[in-house]
Amino acid sequence: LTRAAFSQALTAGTADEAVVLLRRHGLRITAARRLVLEALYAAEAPLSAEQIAEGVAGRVPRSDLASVYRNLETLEQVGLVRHVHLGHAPGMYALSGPAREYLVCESCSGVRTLEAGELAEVKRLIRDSFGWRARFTHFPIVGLCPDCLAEGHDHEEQRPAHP
Amino acid sequence: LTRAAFSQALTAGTADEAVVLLRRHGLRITAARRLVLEALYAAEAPLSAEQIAEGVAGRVPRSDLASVYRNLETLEQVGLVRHVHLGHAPGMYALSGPAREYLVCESCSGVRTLEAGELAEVKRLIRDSFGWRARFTHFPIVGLCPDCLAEGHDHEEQRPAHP
DNA sequence: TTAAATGCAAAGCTTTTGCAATACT
DNA sequence: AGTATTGCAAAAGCTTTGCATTTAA
Repeated sequence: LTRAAFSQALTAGTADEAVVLLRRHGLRITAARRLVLEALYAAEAPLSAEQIAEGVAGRVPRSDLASVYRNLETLEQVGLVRHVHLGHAPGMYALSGPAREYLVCESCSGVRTLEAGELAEVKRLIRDSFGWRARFTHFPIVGLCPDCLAEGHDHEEQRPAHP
Repeated sequence: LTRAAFSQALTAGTADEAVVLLRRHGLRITAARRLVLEALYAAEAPLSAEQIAEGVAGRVPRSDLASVYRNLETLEQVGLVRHVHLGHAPGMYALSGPAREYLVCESCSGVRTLEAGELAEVKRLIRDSFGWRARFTHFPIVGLCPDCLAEGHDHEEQRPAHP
């Protein structure tokens, strides 16, 4: 499991503001770095490293995948980027901003994004019941979405079975 | 995300009972299959495919990893086996039995296993709040365990930050 | 006998690493 | 100038697949 240090979440409204932040950390502003940032600023949803490398919608010049991964790691250490694992898909990266949490459907793979606070009650209940502080920013809540539930994509969880 | 069909959970007290079940499904009883079953029956906690292939504690003759994966898939289709993804670790396999759910600590990687029903309230709250039926059998709840919380392995989630 | 399952090797997919060349500061 | 960063290539880690051979039924 991830042992990476958790860094402070940072918000930079524009890629230019992000540049200031990077310099403050003694990091250089390179073309590859800019590409990653621009892809993330342009994105509406979290992107995979490969999507970033290819450039959003093929607009921007594509860049090296290894460098993208290295830059994502750097940006995450600085606190500008976060990634989430939505099921078996590759890791998805987004600007930190306000911490979002996720519900993922294991039948249709649909994702519901929740804003900070929407899971407060659920997390409080988990905290009170088990003493754990859950967070669903890095690994989501997995289950069945309302649509798939309605379509009867039911599973065994409800009725313990015997052979 | 997993699109595999969900199969009924089955319980077979012994490897011999499992054999009956397999035959009922028209499956053959082979040496490789037996090894997988015996490893799982002997295990106290979920095992990775590699651990199964190597034989628990090196006791049993080791077998081919590809066959182990194929057999695990087969056994899962029959409903005798389940697997769970505990963070970034390889998938972990166990006999179905009563559905267990998991809490995983992202600081110390510790796992707390919950018996069926212990998360009922949490799941009901999620159901009522969002309409989703969560289950934490295949993907766990990830967060910080009480120990790591006490040691102050805190992270940003609690204090929204500004640059 | 014959179809299912195995073992081995090879490939797939995501991510990481080594290293000489490049380019930011 | 000096070093952080890049690009490329190669490898690592987990899992799947192809195929000729074995084996359970």
